Amino acid sequence: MTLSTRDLLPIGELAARSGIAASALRYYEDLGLIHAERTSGGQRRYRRSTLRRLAFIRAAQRIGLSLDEVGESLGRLPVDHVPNAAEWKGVATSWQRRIDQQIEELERLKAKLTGCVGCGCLSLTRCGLYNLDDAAGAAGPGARYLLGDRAPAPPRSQDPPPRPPTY
Amino acid sequence: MTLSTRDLLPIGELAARSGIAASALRYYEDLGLIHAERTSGGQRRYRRSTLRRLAFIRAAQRIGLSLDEVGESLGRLPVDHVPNAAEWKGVATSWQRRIDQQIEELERLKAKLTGCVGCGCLSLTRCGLYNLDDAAGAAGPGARYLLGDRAPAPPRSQDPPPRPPTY
DNA sequence: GTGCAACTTCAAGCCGACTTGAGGTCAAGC
DNA sequence: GCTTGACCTCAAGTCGGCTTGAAGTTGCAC
Repeated sequence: MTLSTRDLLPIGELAARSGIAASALRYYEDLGLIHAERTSGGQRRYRRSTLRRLAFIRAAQRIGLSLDEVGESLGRLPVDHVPNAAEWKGVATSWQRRIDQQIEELERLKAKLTGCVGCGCLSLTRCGLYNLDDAAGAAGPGARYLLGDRAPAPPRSQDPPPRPPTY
Repeated sequence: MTLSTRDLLPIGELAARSGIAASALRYYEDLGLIHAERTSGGQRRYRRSTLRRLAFIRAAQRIGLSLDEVGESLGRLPVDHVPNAAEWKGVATSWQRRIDQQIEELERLKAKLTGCVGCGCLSLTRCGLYNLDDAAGAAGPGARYLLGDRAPAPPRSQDPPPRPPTY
């Protein structure tokens, strides 16, 4: 494929058109996410298709992929032609799964929170908010034994009788 | 209020019971999120109620609050007594709003993605994925002008006629 | 009263995703 | 051919949320 000069964008123009800082574009290149031709003087010249690639990257980031993972996703798409339905579907459905998981986690949180609005107690033993350690615990550190008095190998016997707790 | 010795936990025990590393607990103290009494020798001793506070912190982080914001939320709760329904409700509903926004954003993404599975094109001019710059654009950098050929102050006239794009 | 684990502080390091700055080169318009 | 803005590389800095390490102290069991 021949490339007329108007198909090659200098970094500043790509930055303006994509809304992504030139420094970030160079960084993406270091990571191997995008690629640029070079002029004889060493300046970057980007194909227009890079804009599409950048859009893909931004979309992936929005879903919560790290740039590492974005690289993987990009690797699943063909290099030499626009992805066909089948190729694209693989990536898209894995993204969808990810989104669904995130939504699920948020719905769980929301449900517990709703329960708590009613109780107003923040009781360690009753409040669902302290029981967020669902097996399929999504991302994040995860509150593991936050039911204090029921921690593994509890040093002291029993939950003390409910007394007015303080903050 | 008198505190018997069994109500005061050393940092290691609080760490074990909360599942939060001792170093993180010290860090939270630096940020003013939690507080500890001190022994005559200077070691930290935590009230049991700190466990509840930590649970609150973890829950808030899961919703996506920064520790700064967690501090604000904590500031809206009473220091001297367990929050009553009204006090708790303020915090909880602001958290719920936040969750709802996140879910909405994800639903939008998902919808666009679903459209794309069908089209398999990743066309710059047609694909919804490149149009994620909804006004109420949630968190994240936000793909601003990713419709490359329609960037503000477009240097060159028109969208070129659709040619097979490459990756 | 002693031994040792658990604690203390303070400074520095780490991760991801970039940005900033210094010092120098390129390329396009006049 | 010269000017000037856009570009180059490389190193270091930033931010949030911690962790790690060094060097020293405390407190509980025996």
